[in-house]
Amino acid sequence: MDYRYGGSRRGVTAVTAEDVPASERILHAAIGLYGEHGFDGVTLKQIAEQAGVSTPLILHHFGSKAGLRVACDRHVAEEFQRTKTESVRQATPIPRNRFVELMQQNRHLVKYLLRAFLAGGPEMDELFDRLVEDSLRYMAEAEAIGLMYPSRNRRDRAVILLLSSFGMLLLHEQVRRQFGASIIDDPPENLLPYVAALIELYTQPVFNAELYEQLMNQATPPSTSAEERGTHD
Amino acid sequence: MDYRYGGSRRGVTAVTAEDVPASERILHAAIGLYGEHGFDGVTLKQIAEQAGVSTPLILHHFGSKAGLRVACDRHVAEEFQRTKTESVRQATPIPRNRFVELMQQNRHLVKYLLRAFLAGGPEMDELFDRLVEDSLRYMAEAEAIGLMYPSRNRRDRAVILLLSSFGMLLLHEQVRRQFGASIIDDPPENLLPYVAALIELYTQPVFNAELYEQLMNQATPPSTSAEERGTHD
DNA sequence: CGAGCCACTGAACGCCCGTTCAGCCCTCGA
DNA sequence: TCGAGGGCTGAACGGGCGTTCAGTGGCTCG
Repeated sequence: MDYRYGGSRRGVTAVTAEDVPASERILHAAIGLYGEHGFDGVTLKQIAEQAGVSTPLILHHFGSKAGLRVACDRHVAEEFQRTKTESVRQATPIPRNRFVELMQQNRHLVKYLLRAFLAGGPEMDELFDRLVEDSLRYMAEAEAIGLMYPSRNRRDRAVILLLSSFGMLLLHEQVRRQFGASIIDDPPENLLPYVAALIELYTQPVFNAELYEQLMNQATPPSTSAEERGTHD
Repeated sequence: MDYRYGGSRRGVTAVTAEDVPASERILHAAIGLYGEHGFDGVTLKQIAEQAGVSTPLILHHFGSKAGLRVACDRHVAEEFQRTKTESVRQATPIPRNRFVELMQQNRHLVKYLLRAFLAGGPEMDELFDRLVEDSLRYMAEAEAIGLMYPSRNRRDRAVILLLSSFGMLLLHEQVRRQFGASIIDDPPENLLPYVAALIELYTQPVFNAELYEQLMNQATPPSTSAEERGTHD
């Protein structure tokens, strides 16, 4: 449970064992605890303990508990962006395993992000929009090489896929119960059944499109909204 | 939609039409508030106000706040089961629109359920397992009439589909931002773009299966990952 | 008519939360 | 050498929380 790392150089004086500035330690501890127990389940005292400082110091640096929360949002958003651009810079087009690996490596960020998406807020909305744009770009590449099929509406599909992934992550506790391995905490090789089911979902249709449409058309209860679908030209 | 039955003044002669017992009113208020604001965001005082009773009465009936929580879980699980069996008894095989309608009609239950799934707990785990079994039965019917394609592992697919749906519901705030309509609060006709994207996801493959497998097989080495981009073999 | 029970309440209690305050220690510039 | 100032702390405070207590009033029953 200790967030003491010993590598960073800052403040050369050998006064303390950990040379990481307190404000950074606080941020780190807060993000970890918030991600683990939710925003309403963590007190300043716990954060202070985890960071090895006193409670008032948190207020000294961040003004209030709400201020700390905002700082966490910002920090996570920045760190996320940084990690992403770094990985993009060094990676081949879109290695999916690498993505999982990266996600697990930054699981404290991921866990925080999930909570934050649930809670909402301008910082996270903006981040989500950026994620959508990124996805669109990746998916365009995938479509270009024939890995992904075209969609009637690319953006909507990207949003759906993103939301579906995030939702699955949010419910990772149930995933763990059902598949016997955690998406966030287990090594990928334990997740094979889960991944297999996902791949099937994304590579094979689930419903028979014609029959589905047929059933829908034959049983449209709302009186006025029973438009026929001449959408496909 | 307030849960304030009866008059502001209790004790006065029958201001209320229906004479709902206080313990039920408390349960109802608690479920509504928990669903709306989360388990950590609601106080006994708020619940008592909403139910039109005093705070200690809640303790009198449910022992403690935790006891109330358990009672809520149980009540929701039962009500859910009841609604489901009722709808099954009277419905044709599986009208999807009717399902959405039913969900919106019981949105306070749904909102509570989502929170509860996130929080976990034995009651909800059990309920989830039951949902999986139900889904399996429905999907077997759908498969029998050719609406659904067979799966390599039916149970895993059912779990994935359930989790995906719940996850989407959990993130309905983001869905609303992206599609302009709330899954839970908007009438179905406002959700057409969202539903269209969902239908596409479930009726058309997203990835090219062969190419995907091919890419996976060619880039599986876990340690020797510094591959150049010589994609064509 | 009392006794006992049950639903129900106002007041009070103890705890812990976020926050404030006064002051300590260390560094640094004059 | 001294004063200023920032990082940091222990102690204390007000408030809101869940919970407890000591009832009160209306029923039912002997």
